[in-house]
Amino acid sequence: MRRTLKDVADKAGVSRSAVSRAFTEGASVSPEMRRKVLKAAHELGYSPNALASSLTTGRTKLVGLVSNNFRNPFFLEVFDLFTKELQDAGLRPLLVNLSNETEPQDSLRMMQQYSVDGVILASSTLPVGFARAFRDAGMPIVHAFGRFSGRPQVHVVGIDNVEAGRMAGRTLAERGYRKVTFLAGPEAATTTQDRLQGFREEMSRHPEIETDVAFGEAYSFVAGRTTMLDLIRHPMAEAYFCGDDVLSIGALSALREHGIRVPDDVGIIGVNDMEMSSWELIDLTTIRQPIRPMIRSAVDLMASILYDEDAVPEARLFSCDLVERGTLRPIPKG
Amino acid sequence: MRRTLKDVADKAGVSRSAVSRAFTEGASVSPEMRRKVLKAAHELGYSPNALASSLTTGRTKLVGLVSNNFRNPFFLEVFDLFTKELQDAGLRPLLVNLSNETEPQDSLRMMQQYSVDGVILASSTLPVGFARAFRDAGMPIVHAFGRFSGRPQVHVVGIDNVEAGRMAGRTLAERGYRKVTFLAGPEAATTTQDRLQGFREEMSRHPEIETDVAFGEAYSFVAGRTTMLDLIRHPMAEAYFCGDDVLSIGALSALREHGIRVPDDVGIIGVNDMEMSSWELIDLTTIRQPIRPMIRSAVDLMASILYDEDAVPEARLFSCDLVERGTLRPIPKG
DNA sequence: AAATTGTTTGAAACCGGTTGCAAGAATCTG
DNA sequence: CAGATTCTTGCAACCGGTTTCAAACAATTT
Repeated sequence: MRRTLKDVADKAGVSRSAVSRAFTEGASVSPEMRRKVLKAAHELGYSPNALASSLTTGRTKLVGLVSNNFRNPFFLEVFDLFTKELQDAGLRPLLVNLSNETEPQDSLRMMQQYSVDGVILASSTLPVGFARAFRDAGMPIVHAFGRFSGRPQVHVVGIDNVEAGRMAGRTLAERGYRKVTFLAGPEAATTTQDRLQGFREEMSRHPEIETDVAFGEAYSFVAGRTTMLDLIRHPMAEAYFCGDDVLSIGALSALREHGIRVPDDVGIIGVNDMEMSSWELIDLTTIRQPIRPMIRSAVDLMASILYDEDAVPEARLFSCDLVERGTLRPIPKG
Repeated sequence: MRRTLKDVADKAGVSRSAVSRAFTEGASVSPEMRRKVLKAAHELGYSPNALASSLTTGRTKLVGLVSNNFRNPFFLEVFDLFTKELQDAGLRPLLVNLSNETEPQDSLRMMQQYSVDGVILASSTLPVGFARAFRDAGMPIVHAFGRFSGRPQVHVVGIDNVEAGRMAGRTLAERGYRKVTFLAGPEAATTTQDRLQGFREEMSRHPEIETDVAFGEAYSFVAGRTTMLDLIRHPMAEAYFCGDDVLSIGALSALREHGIRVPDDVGIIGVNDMEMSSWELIDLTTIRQPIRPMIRSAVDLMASILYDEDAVPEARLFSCDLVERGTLRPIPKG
């Protein structure tokens, strides 16, 4: 049976309040009392019940980590960093796998039942409304990899996806590709929409370049592969901007299967720069999201809004950069 | 402000006990009372506070999901399945990232502070002692991908790694390889030890085959690659049995970098069969762990031992099978 | 009609902590 | 040294639920 505060109080011969205070930083206790209590607690192997105390304090230090990207290797890195950073900040991640579900109400209710202090939404595909449902219920929320907007509706940490689209377009244009296709993620995903917008903007500055779009079913290998297999049956573009790295790898796979050489016959550029993209077998040229600082920042932001009722929504944007590897041809001389 | 049981009781004009009972399956309440209460609750948007009730019931339905494998893509699939299955079983995963740490005490204490009902340890590298520390503290634990032993000390769900080692050896022998090396995971990992044992057992039946071992620093791409780069500088084997798929991919990468063709020049066989191994770019021959049924079984097992004090440790073993793809040469005719 | 049994309900105690309050002890002030 | 001030401590109420118990009531038996 686990020891309780009362056991410690009895053993140390003090009141229960005294024990409680001994474990509370900054509480009004004499050093002597604290020593006595901690000694007794140690001897009994007592540690306070965080959930019981949450009843009165109203804080659990539990944070919902909600995602629907459990098939994208990029998100393994995301989970690794989030769990580490949250732990370091004294918070505990309660993991929620959204898989197919896109109705926020059920998740919201579950989070409320477990009295999480806040929610981190780690998803690049869910609409803003999803995060907003949490905010509307008064739940502190940070949307990581969410959509940026001039007047953010919830706290967002991410990149400017429109700019990422522009960067992709610029990169392809610079290398002299004249016919390019955006092999995008799901049409409904905000990242898809934004990157498409940026890509088109940039392309409108190069009227000599023929531009097209195709949508994948998901950010997944299979989607990248099947979409590319489909594209192969039509007249091919010279280069493909893929919605993310895992789509790129699927596309690469389809191309190699058909003996189409990369980058000699067609070029590929992705987004994310997950660890795997640097593997020599893959060697993908891609637009890098700086996830370390992003995630650190998301956790900081969460920590700062947790107990601050009227924090005003803030967007923290990070800039991407191009990581040149072996799937695009070099910039032509002169 | 969140609604409480009292709000509902007031609104419905009944006692607090009545409200509590209305939300408890099988409690002694008249249908009429229940209807009245649920109606009031619905109107107020009330949902019970799971943590408050855990105080009296002693059950939180929280399950610690503890792992130190956050860099191995195989485990993304593992997390995906575990979170889904746990959710379906009405349990909530509290994720713990062990990263470097290997002392169970801190994690144990954290789990106790949050009153988790049980712990699932998802790791193929931690020693049995780690799981035992939880058991000794009276914490229900299931070690997934843990070490099998004739008399299990904690509940284990896994494969027979000795048999997997034998299977690898047999597979290589059948294909006529005469010089083989086990490119293993970390020397201290139980999986390494067991697979090595099985591999050696099988090889002792083929004295004509020359056998060797090398250890990687981790189950990771980088470890596979650097270990293989090192092996390349010495006289090479004809085939390599790699400790897992991600090691295999690292090894493949090193080989291709050096223009060594697979399977023409050397063969590679891995363990796990993660999704990625079937990608055409990789096309890895490997020994498949049936993780879907394994994880389902682990969650069932957890559910069954959660509230059963004296469940006796049980090992649930699953059998592996060979998935033939393109990194081993075929069985010679005749 | 009385006695027995079963069902439904509310009061009150409890789960393991925290905290406002007041009283007592210790320290400071002039 | 008396009086004012600050620290320290225990009591008791409370957080949001559950559960034991006994009372009230209904249904059944004799």
